[in-house]
Amino acid sequence: MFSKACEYAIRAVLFISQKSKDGKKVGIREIAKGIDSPEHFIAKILQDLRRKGLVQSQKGPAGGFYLDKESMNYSLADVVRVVDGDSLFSGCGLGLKQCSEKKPCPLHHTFKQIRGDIYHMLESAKLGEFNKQLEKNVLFLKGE
Amino acid sequence: MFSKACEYAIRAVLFISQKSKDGKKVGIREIAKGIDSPEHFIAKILQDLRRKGLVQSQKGPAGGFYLDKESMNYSLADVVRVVDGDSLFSGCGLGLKQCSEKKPCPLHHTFKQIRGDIYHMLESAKLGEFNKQLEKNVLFLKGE
DNA sequence: TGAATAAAAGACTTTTTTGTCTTTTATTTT
DNA sequence: AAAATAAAAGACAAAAAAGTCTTTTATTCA
Ligand code: FES
Ligand code: FES
Repeated sequence: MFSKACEYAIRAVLFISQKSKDGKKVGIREIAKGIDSPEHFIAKILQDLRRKGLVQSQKGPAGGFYLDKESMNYSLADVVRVVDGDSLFSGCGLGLKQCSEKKPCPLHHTFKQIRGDIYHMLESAKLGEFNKQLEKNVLFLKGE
Repeated sequence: MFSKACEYAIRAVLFISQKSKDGKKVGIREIAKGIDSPEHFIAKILQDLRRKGLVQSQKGPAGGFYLDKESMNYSLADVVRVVDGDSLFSGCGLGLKQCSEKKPCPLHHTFKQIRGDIYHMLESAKLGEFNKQLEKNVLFLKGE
C-alpha cells in the first residue's frame, strides 16, 4: 500500500510530533530507535520532508527535528504525497495508464470508493492529533 | 497497492476468462497484447497461477491458457494471495511487524476497516463475472 | 515418424527500492 | 577561536522487483 520509505516517514513524523509537542527537538538517532527504522534511511526521507516544509530541523548541539505550529496541521496525506506521489489517490488499482470513467477497469467502481476512503483517512489525520494516545501508550509506532 | 506482477495477473486472468468462456484457449502472445504487458513476464506469472490450479493450460498446437468451470469461481482475492501473499489482507498499514489490537498503530482502527473493504471487494469478485461487460467494451483491461 | 506449435523452465539483465557509510556544513557551547 | 554536536549531502552497496532471452518439454497434426 505504502512504500517502506513512506511507512517510515509517517511513523517518524508522528514520533517527532509527539516528542516535540512542547518545543523540544529530537535527534535522528532517537527517531530511528523510536520507530525502529534504519537511521540513515529515515534521515534522508526527513530531509525531503524538511525541504517541502512538512518538518523543521536545526543543526548543532541541542538541534534536531521538530514540528512548528503550522506543521502540526499538515495531514498524513501531505506526507504520503511527498514520499510516494499521488498515484495512491488517483491511479488505477489494476495499473492501467490512467484511471478514467470513460475506460474503467473491472475494479474501477469499487476501487474508486475505497481509494476515496483511504484519501479521507489520510487527509483527516492531522500530524498532531495522535500525541496524547501515543504518550499514553495506547497507540504505537513500532512492533514487539 | 498491488505489485506490477499482481496487476498483470489480475488483468490476465480476467482476459483469459473472457476469451475462454466457450471452451477456447488463448495463447500467451494474445494475452500479453490484450492486457498490454511484457510477454515473458506475464508468462512466468501465469505459470505460478497454473501450479496453484487457478488457471489451466495446454501445450502444443491449438494449446494455450483457459479456465475450467471450477476456476471461474475463484476470486480475485485468490489471485492476489498467490502473487502478492496475504500481507495486504492482514498486515499493518504502517509496516509494524504485525497488526494487532494489543499494540495498534495510529492508523489501525481506520485502516482495519478499509483493509476489510479491499478484502471484500476482491473476495466477492469472481473471475467469470466480468465476461459480459468486457465483451461489450464497457470494461477494459488496458489503457489507450 | 517428423515438423510445427505453444507452454515450461531457467539463466540472465536492468531498474527500482532499500539500506549503509563517509564527508561536509551549520550551530552551539566552552 | 576551538571543540563538540547534529543535520545535510552524496557516494556506494545490497536486495528486491521487473523485464528479457534462450533452451527444453509436451502436444498436435500432417
Ligand atoms: S480505471 Fe482502474 S481504478 Fe479507475
Ligand atoms: S497495527 Fe497498523 S494496521 Fe493494525
